[in-house]
Amino acid sequence: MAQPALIDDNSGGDDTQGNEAQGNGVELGALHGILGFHIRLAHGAVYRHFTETFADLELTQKQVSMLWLVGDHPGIAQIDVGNLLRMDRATTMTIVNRLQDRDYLRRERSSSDGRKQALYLTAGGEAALEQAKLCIDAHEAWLKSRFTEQEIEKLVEMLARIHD
Amino acid sequence: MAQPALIDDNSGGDDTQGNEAQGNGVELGALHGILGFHIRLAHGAVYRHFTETFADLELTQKQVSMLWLVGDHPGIAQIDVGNLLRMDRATTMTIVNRLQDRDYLRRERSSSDGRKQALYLTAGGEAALEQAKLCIDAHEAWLKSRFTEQEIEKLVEMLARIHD
DNA sequence: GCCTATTTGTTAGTAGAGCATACAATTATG
DNA sequence: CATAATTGTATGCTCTACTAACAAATAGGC
Repeated sequence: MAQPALIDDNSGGDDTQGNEAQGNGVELGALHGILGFHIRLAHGAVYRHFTETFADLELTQKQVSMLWLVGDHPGIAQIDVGNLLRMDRATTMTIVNRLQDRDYLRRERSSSDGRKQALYLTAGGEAALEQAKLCIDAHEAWLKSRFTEQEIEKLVEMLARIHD
Repeated sequence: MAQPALIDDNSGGDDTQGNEAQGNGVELGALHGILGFHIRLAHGAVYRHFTETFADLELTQKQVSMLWLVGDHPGIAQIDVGNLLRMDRATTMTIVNRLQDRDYLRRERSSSDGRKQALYLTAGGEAALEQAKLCIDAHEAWLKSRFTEQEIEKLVEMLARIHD
């Protein structure tokens, strides 16, 4: 069938969440007990579905997160965005650069601290963010569909214990 | 203090798990409710700690996972490793190539199916895997230290619901 | 058996994200 | 004021992941 890489194309219509590793009799073994391993696999699955969902908008996770943060905090400094998203300065640069090139974001020297770049959404950026939030809703619905409200709360709380 | 990027160097000795985003009065806001966002941040934190832990061995997550799988299943086909680790064929190739170049792994045409490459650990590969498992223990201990046994079980089960 | 489709491996090229390093400009500190 | 720290910037490297194209082997339909 020449599947397109790992993306679950779901073109069949009614197949049941076909994400399982088609173990050819081969199993994970002791690797199954490794928590970090499950986090990586879960992240990969989320990443792939995100990429699919945002294929039309051509936005990545980091780009959306950054648009979102700048939308919530106009004038936020580059360094603060980086800190909140756990990116170093160099990585933050590349994301801001891309969004600026696409005219979604603009930089402005901070008046209170000349070292900082204050970030603002352009009109295009606000429109893109609006679109993106709709996609996020769909993406999150897909992700959360397998959990109860309580489970989601517990899961978020546990994940926060890892990254906080 | 010129921190080395995002790695928590922990050279102070007794500082308390300094992973929090030093919010300059800036908060995540609605982004906090996004489950996918927490998965990404948690993955990032795990990834960074893993990289630190394996700096001496110079092994990545994928490389360790592959060594582990091949150790557990001598003669496993490349494609099956890829499926279990959710990598496409091209990505699997680069990982196998690197491990082969370092003489940790060897390829052998499968006798039962001429299309498949059966993978085996070399002596060096077995030694590396042994070392790696010690590092994994340390890494997992760091990760699991913030949870009870029951929480870990629940967390693994929930993460599996995402990637299975 | 034969023709065709599928599977598997391979190569080459692209892109995103992350990191280190070095430097400049600005601000903070003793 | 001199020095240190912070922030932004530029460059270069690595790892992961993907696409596309091709070759070899196998599987399936007739």
